[in-house]
Amino acid sequence: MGHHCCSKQKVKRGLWSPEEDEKLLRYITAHGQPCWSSVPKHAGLERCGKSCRLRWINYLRPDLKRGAFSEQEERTILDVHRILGNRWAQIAKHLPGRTDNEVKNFWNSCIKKKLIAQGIDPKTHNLLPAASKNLLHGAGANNNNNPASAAGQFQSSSNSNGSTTPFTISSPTKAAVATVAPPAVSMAPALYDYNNVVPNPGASSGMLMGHEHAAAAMQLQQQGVYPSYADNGGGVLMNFRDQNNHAASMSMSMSMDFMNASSNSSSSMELAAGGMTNNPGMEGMAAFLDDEAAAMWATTVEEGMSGPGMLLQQQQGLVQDEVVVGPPLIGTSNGGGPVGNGNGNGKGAMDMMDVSSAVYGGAAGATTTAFDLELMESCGMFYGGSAGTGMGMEQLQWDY
DNA sequence: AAGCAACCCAACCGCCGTTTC
DNA sequence: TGAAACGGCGGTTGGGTTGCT
Repeated sequence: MGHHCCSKQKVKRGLWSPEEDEKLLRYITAHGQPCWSSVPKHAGLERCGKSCRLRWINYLRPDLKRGAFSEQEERTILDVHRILGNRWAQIAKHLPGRTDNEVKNFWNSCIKKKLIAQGIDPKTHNLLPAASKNLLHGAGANNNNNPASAAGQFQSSSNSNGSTTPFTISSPTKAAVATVAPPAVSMAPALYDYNNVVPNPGASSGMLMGHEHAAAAMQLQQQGVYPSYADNGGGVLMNFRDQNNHAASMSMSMSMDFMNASSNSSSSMELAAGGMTNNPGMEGMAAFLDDEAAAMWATTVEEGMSGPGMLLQQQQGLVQDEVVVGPPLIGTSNGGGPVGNGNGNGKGAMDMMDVSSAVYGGAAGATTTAFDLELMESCGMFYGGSAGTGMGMEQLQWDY
């Protein structure tokens, strides 16, 4: 049974010969991308138009990239697939020189198997029931008699400890983070004009920064706006406000190290805050994420949730119009941000506990630091901002 | 060396939305 | 306005290759 476009014709099927490729290539080079149904006749091919089109798109096109997928490409596929599912054509648009067919084949033959081996459902990107159960009960080789640790530590089956999940959040120490080479990728341009922010750090702004804005982060740091964690090169800046619109800052710094097992590379995230009372109005907290940490954060936030992760996805072009993201993600209390909603009172916010549980799954053991916000609160590390109003962690929410 | 299984990937199939007549 | 043609997409197939026994 042939296609309707060629059912009346006698068509050849199967692999293309070099001669056929030559004919098709010559014809399209001479005439451009044509009406495909007329190509076989004009090019002297006994193929249907559909087959010609497919051959051109998947093989003959001059801008095709060949060879194995890079780690970066693999990460991109994973990230976009998590958002879009099996929409191969959409995914392929994020990978210049790759076709939907190529991406689909790579997924089915490689990535899918890796995920399954790591206990992850390739459809949902969630833990498979068995793996999830093991984590929750601290079962398996990773059981260190600390169930909370087992639940909070995301590690790879390819790691020596033999756990079943793809990520690890490990050493919180600065030294550990320093050993992690930053990935050689750049984030999409941030959505705000940091040039307008740096000279006026008094503006209370929610904003995001990419690696390319490390210089701006450094400037902020040098001005005493943020503690010195700019050497990791850009990241995310966040504001927090309580439900009474009181700003909050955090007098501690912490760092986290993400190990992405599938690529065997690490990412770091550092939260840095405090000292902001010296900058009245600059009420916020800075979180500097490198790309992988940002990607992990971004991709851990499920569809329909909102928060910095989703904004990162938007920035990276991963969230397209087919994904409904809900309320505006970032605003500024002074209406100054280019992506702001202008009122600084964004609703539908995801609070910090949601973030921590979504990303890290809970508390962790002594040598592994999760984003333990309860600990931070119990240590009195949060306090009111300009309004001087004390507040609990549960009152915090993202300031859009 | 032969047989077999697993894997990879190019190509096909069938459906759907859009365009054309 | 409706039918046919077309282009595009995701799922699936099957032939070639590779690795193992």
